[in-house]
Amino acid sequence: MQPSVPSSSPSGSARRGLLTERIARELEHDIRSGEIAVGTKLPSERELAAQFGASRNVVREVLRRLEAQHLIEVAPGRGSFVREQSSGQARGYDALYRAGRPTVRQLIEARIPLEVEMVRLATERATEEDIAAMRAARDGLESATDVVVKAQADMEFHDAIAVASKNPVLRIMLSSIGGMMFEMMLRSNSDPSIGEPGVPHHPEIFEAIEARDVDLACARMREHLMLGLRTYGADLDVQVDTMARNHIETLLGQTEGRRTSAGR
Amino acid sequence: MQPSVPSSSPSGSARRGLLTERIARELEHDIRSGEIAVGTKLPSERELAAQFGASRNVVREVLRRLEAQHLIEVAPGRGSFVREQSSGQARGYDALYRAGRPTVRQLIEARIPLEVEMVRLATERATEEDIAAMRAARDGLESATDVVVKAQADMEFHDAIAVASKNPVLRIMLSSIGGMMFEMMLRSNSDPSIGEPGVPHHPEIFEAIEARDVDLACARMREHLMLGLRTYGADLDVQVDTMARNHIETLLGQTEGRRTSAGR
DNA sequence: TGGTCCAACTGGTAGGACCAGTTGGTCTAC
DNA sequence: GTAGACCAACTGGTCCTACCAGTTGGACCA
Repeated sequence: MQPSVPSSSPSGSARRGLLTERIARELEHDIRSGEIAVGTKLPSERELAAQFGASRNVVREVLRRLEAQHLIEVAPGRGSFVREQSSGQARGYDALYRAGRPTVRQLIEARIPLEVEMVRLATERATEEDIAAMRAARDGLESATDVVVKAQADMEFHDAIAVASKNPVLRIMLSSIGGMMFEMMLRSNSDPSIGEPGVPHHPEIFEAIEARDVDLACARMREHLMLGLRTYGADLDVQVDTMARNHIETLLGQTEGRRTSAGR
Repeated sequence: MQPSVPSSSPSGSARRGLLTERIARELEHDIRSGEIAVGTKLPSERELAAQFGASRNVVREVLRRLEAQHLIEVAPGRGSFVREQSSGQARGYDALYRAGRPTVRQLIEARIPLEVEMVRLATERATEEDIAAMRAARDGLESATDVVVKAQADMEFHDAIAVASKNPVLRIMLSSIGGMMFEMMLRSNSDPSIGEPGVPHHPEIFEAIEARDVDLACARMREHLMLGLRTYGADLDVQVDTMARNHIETLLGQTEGRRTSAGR
């Protein structure tokens, strides 16, 4: 028999590397949420280690991970810096993004044809594995409490559908707007009005896909996406990045606190 | 003043972390190329360290990086395993592109919902300027003789529609597959069978947009794109890049252009 | 045969040490 | 006074040793 990938026990990746995982998530959260501004120099490895009560080894591994995620940039002899990435790690489209400065309404408008088509194909073509991936992402969103984690799970669900569509081109297109989607989801997932009754969300969409009901899946995806048109209100015609920045400030305002500036 | 991100000298990230970088690249290559099969258990950290003549620290940082790239999975007490890539959601465009290797058929399949939506919006929203840009691109294609120039004009026409749609998100998505589209157009525009009678091309699409006939414009765009499904024949299920390479070689005549591939 | 148990192995974490760049301030020479 | 040399402090890169907690498989006993 062939060696099999560890079945990644349910608790597996959660329990694993407790310390490293925790610190990585914390830093990742602070960076993604904008709490640590772009361009800021992080404390030195030794300092971070002391701050988190961990060894320098652990901190270095965390930094390596963040670096692989393009969240930071590490310069020997100088330090680590938060990297620009909010909406673009892809190449050429940065300029486009900045030039266009899409609004929430435009993002929704563009996602509809793309994601409806994706879900159509996915409903026809999804394998058991694809279904499992979607289920996992759905559960991940349900059980998450942190906004960033929620947004990640949200992204994963939509990406899982892209994978299931068996069309890499669709997935590339989806990923090209991933940054914007993420920013939008940061807000969506902290908005109570998304609980609006009768609106189909991941579970309902997933259900339709699993039942292989193409029309239902498409309809639910469309409704799911259109919900934003009703709930975003005044933010609908605000640039996505602007809205994200404002929203993050609001979130931080509620939990305010530390914000340690490393003055020395 | 705000601290600025280090200007990341060209050689910067190349010179940095020589050892870690080297080992990471080597392992990454071996995994991506399939030299190390999926599911395989990597040697233990201590073993890898000895093998590469590096310390365990370095190896661990490399593994952390590969893990962040979803290339491997690390299980405490058991070891590290090469992870299935297709179903894993890798972030980043190249990973997507390389993993997916879209075919011509998939490219067409994905362009249809995107471009039909674009043309729908463009027909409703295009300004006089937008119309002028489209007209220019149409004329450019008509008058061009060189294949490359033709392909460029072709791209311009579709991009002009994207601009006219007044939705920068759609344009970003279009641009994210621009490379593939260009490769495909290199061939389309040197194929005599595109002259097939009754098939709407740029002039007909442009005409419908100018006449503000939404349904007609959508229908013509759809037909225009679907033409490829009939004319590409055997190439339909060939990877776009592969097809482009083959086709370009044909174009260049068989004598020349032995592309030097750096074997190591 | 079936279960227990232990030894070997694996990754996770700690903490120390040294090197080679980078940086900013001091001190010297002009 | 200023330009330049120079040095000390700091930063990341690498190595090493040690110990812990799971995992695994085989030896051993009931």
